[in-house]
Amino acid sequence: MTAIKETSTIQENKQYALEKCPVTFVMEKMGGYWKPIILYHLSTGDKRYSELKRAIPTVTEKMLIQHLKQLEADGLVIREARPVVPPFVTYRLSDAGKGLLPVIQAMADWAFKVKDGVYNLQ
Amino acid sequence: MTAIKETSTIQENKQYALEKCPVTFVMEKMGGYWKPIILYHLSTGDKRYSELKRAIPTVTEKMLIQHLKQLEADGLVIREARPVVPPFVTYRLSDAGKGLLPVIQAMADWAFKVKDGVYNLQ
DNA sequence: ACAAGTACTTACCCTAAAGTATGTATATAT
DNA sequence: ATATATACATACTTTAGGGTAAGTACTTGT
Repeated sequence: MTAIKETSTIQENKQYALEKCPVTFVMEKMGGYWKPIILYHLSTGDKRYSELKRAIPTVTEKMLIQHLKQLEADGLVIREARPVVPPFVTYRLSDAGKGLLPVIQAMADWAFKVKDGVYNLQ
Repeated sequence: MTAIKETSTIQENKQYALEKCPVTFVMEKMGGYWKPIILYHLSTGDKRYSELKRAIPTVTEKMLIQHLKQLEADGLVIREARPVVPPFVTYRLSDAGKGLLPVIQAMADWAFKVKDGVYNLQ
């Protein structure tokens, strides 16, 4: 998407993380500001591009497709385009993407516990 | 830690996310490149600062304490300093931090499934 | 004729996060 | 006297990610 300077330390670190830390491996797939939100919205079923756009009103179109493309490239979502005009494109979770739902769920559980005062974060 | 420009759009978005999306709320606590790795290492028990440093050889000291301070400020880890010299400082997960372990675990499970070929990401 | 809706693309800018390098204080070991 | 270990701090630079704004192509509705 954006050109990557192969020599940068952060890229080397990403290599390290991929081999050494499973958690960071996941963060690389679902990290990025909007990705978890997108996955969350796709967890309830297929969505058209425009449906996602309306469901997440504060995301810009650039960010939305950029992340959708990345998620697709990472094999987490499947893009289906019907050859009609105006375009009709739906996105849905792949099996791998569905496999991330327990992660999403565990996150949501924690967040709700925080809101319910089960944990106090100060 | 770093001064924040209150008017920036990303800050408005963070507000939005906090109220609207539990998943993003979590990502703000444990997002950041090294945080999940640190939590992962603390999940097996208390660690001294220097132990963490050795356990995660590619992290710079600046990043390590910066994230430890943030995790502490967010109420996820507890810092304990014994008044001796040379310093003896241990970090451990708080209850809230321990509450994130299912998230970490779900992530690790997914990563291992990917490695075992349960999902194919291409 | 013109606006609106579809799903994007692209050029440019700005900032937050990460990295580099160096410094601090105190005590023990050599 | 010097080095090492502890746990940081801080000034400066780089980079990756996100944001802004505009444009594309094609069709239906008014």
